[in-house]
Amino acid sequence: MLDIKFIRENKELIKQAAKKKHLEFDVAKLIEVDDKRRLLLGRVEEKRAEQKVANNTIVKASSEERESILEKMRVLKAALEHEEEALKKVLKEWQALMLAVPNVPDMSVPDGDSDADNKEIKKWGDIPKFNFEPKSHVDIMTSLGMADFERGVKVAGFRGYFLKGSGAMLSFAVWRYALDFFVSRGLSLYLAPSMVRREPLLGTGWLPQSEEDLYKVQDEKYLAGTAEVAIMGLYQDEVIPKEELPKKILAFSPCFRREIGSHSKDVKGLIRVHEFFKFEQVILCAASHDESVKHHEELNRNTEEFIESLKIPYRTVINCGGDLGLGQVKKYDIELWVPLENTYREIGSASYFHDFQTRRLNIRYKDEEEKLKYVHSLNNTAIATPRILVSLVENFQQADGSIKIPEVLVPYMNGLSSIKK
RNA sequence: GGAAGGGUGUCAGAGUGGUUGAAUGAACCGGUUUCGAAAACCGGCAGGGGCGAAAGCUCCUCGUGGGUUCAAAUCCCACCCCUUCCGCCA
Repeated sequence: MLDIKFIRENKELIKQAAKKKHLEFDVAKLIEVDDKRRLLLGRVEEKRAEQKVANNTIVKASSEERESILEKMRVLKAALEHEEEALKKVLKEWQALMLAVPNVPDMSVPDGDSDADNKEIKKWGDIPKFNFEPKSHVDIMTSLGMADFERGVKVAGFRGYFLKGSGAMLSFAVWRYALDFFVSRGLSLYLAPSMVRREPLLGTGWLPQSEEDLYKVQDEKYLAGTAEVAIMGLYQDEVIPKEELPKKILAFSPCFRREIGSHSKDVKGLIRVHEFFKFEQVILCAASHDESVKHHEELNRNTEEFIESLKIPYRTVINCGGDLGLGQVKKYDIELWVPLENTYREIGSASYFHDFQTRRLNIRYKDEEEKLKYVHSLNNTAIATPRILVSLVENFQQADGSIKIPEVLVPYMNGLSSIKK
């Protein structure tokens, strides 16, 4: 959400933002509705003020005066109710439009339509050359008894999977290593709820836009697709003491995504599943663009260095306008090399939002001048499992069918340095 | 799932239909006093919106949403949340 005043003063900017993000948004319509809203608000307020004055005289009035005032008030009330009804209707339309206003992308965001237009800004590591026929992670993990996809589908349906034996173990090793790695960088550890109410989803911008990609449970609750949602909800409606900023959080949670728009994509294996686990980094910082940029780079670097420590080849791209969400100002994707697909696949996204999310969630702090301001929010994947296993397994496969475990993970695998039959 | 109680400002806590956006404490900020501090005393202290160049005027907000009424923190209904007890459960 953006400030309506800002929108009114920067109509052209918003128009350009929508265009760059390839979103439909009618700024003129919003202004028109806002004009109506202001007009009606004025009228309603006028009548309410009148009513208040009368209320105060009624108390002191004699009984015959009182009767005549009451009569007038009844008329006023009818008129007021009429105006209020109209205002309520306009307000509803206004709110829906306000939720659809796109945030303004940063200057450095390239133009483009989809992820195909994302711009590579960094490449790290050597792509492995195999002197044998490399196998897919599905084949490797199945043959090494690390996963069971057939029974996964039998039990959980489409995109279902079991991790088992050394596959499950590897997953725990990655989690435990990630925990140590990111906590040592000053993030506070949280284990966050996945089942959340509507509010934090609206606040983070997942709703109303992505309703169909969320699983809904009873009682108006949803299964979140990321711990970002719960962590952003942590401080909803709170004023954070400024000395506590920036807040840096590492949160673990199960994640659920319906992947409704990707039915035919990545149907095999661990790339795209409905149910996975993720460590997410979240930062809340003071309301300054420079602060946001600084922490955005930092968050991104954290994950890059984590991947580097695992020695998996990756590249970082800056997402183009068309690949940005409604609220995102700028986003980097880190993509890991997947040998069998002969390409890089996304493992995480680092985004910043300015006050887009915190305005919706009402998360504020008092600045140096004791003025209340909305904090800025950012997030980045720390590590998502089981997707990371795809690159881990395919890149480090050996001629004999075994997998070499990255050095940093060995201690977390009880000293096991390779997975064999 | 059943029963009871409760949700008021940063916090504690009054307030059961009429100048109550809200008594009183505490905290916090400023001042007086002091060599300095404590104590005491004096003053300030909710957020958001609209109009306005500003001063200011005005509206909304006592968990949320509806309703009754000329008038709601106060009455009615629904929902959310908290506490205690019972049941169930890991």
